[in-house]
Amino acid sequence: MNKFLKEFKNRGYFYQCTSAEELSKLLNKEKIKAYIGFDCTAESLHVGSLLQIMCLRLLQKNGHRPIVLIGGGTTRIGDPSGKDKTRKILSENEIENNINNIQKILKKFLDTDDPQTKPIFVNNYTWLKNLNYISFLRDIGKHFTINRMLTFDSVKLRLEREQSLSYMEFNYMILQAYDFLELNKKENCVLQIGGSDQWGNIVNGVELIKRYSNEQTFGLTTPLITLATGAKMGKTENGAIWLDEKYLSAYDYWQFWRNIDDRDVVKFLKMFTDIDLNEINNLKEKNINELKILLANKTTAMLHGEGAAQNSEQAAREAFSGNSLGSNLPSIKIETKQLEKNINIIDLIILSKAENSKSEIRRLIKGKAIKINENIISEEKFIINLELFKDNYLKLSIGKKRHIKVELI
RNA sequence: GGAGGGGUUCCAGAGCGGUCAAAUGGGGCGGGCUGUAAACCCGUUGACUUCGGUCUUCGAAAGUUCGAAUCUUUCCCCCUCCA
Repeated sequence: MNKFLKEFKNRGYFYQCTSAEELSKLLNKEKIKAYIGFDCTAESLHVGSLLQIMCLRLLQKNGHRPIVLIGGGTTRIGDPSGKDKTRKILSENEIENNINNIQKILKKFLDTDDPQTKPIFVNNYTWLKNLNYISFLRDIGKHFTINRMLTFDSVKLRLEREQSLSYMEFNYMILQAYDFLELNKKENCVLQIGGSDQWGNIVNGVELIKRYSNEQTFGLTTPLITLATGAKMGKTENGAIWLDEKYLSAYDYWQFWRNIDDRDVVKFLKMFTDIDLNEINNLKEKNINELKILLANKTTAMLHGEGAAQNSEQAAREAFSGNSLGSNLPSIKIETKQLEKNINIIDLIILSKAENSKSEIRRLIKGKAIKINENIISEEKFIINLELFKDNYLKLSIGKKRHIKVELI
């Protein structure tokens, strides 16, 4: 089997392929262009998209050229796959803004220098906006039968549950198929990769190209990743694990990986790092916590840079190993004159923005969760005074995992 | 269009005139154990509080009542069955 496909499988990216053998032959013969679509309903991507990003990197590593399609046009429609309800329609400005941000994030992960493999960014709005309805129906629409479209899960589910599916959304799959056709014509793109929920849409594209221009193209999907606990990857109670520092700091990103369930660690090392697979197999024997740190370092470095990864590791060591006050911990500043107003522990935590409910803070105090400089604070009205600051710093801990450096200025 | 059932706190789901900020389970948070893991055990889970209480919540609005998540009216939404 082709080297790219082999690694694709061994790393756990593989779910389905329209024709793995044929694709393997093609990949052995030539360097191809492959595309993945990203929707731009949000301003940032989260780890739920990370697997697709890793696929792009793997393409590059093997000398193939990825095309990143940003769904500026289709976002204006809304993909009904996996959705019960019609999505909120975004304004033009929001979409523009989202596209720019998403591109910025993707560029962090991809090699943008190598002329052979550097990603091609396209926005499907550039071609979708100019479609002429009549000619589109005649050229493209004739290749789709309603009979078949009704059998796709995305449509079927909505109909079965008697949830309304607008004609607009019903057209989504045709537009996505058309995207593939367009990229095939313009860029000679022959492969679309996507999550397993995109299978139907992808197959539609492959079939459309077959009928329209009698060319063979391929579809490849990745599995839906679930955590050992059964939860979907990427969402936590505190919100999504964003890839944009604006929404989630490098430290918190590092912590996310550091706290991965034991059972998922090796799997994620394969999926989300570039570490050689043989090496990972040798690593398996290593201490699980070392592996988690390795995972956190590699993933954080890939997104936020080597320095950020090391800082995060350092901050974590300091935060979790007792009383030393790490220079890399998340921090807040407080003015000396604020202290003169007899700020108590509750006020301090509110100021730190770590919690925004005083009742919740009271509960935490009752539960022995609040510490200053490693000493449990059990009194709600505990006043923050100057003596608590060592060299103008104080360490505030909320539970075992959240540590904040409070700096006096 | 006809007949029923329903909308409850993050989710599921009890409650059906006062003892209801609302059972129970899940999830979350905190504590214990440990390894910043899992499993398990314990506590907690609307907001504010001078810790006495106060305020806001049970689809929306109006009403009955000393008192409503619970009763009445209108409206909105969802589900099941029949056409």
